[in-house]
Amino acid sequence: MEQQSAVAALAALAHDARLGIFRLLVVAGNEGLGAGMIAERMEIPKATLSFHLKELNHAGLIESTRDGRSITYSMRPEGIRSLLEFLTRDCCQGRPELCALPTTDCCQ
Amino acid sequence: MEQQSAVAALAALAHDARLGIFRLLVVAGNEGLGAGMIAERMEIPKATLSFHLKELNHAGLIESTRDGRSITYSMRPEGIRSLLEFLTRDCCQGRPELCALPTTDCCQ
DNA sequence: TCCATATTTCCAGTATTATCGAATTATTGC
DNA sequence: GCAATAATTCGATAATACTGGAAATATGGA
Repeated sequence: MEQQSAVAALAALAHDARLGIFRLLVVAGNEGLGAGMIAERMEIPKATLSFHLKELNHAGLIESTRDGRSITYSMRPEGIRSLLEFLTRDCCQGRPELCALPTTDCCQ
Repeated sequence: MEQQSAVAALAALAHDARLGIFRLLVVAGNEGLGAGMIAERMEIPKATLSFHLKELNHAGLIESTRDGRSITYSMRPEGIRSLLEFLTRDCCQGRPELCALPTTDCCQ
């Protein structure tokens, strides 16, 4: 991942509502969630939600599929993974000890 | 790390100049770098640099120590580590497979 | 003390981002 | 085609962030 894409992804997550939406979609998993349901759970107006969803989408962190009348959003694993890779790689340059992240603990 | 702190850290890194500064400090390691040297390497005016350094500092990603006439900045390992932990933990909720980050590859 | 150096703070101008009601587009069922 | 439902785009306003020259602050040495 290039620095430019990393900045875009970081900016997309650097907002309370958007980070909340993203976390909601992580929990939702492959099923994803309809835009209406997200608006309801997050308690934000639909126009505002659309704005934030577009940001996350442009940054490659989520994706959407039309599902009849509604549109289902779900996280895009590759998006967050490449951001984490970028940050971790950066972190390692010259200071390998910083890479000792509890990724394994986290997954057991 | 709370969501609020995560948003602050993400926002701090979500800027081309600041991400560049942070990466510079990661490479610089424990020695750190003087503000003047950072300004020179990044080719940005000192007033602008101060602004960005303050942002990174407030987010807990870097720290400073006065060193005679100059001020030395260095990365704050705990800052980036706790951000990565937050993101990784989030990522694991319901989807453990996403945690398979190349942290070990990265460090060998 | 006075000067030179290093950096920050002030401040005003500019630019970008966020908010959300109203209008618009897309889809389904009758 | 028409009405109902779901979501997006438009557009105007508000809020926040960025930029950098000029002034202020801190330090060390003569």
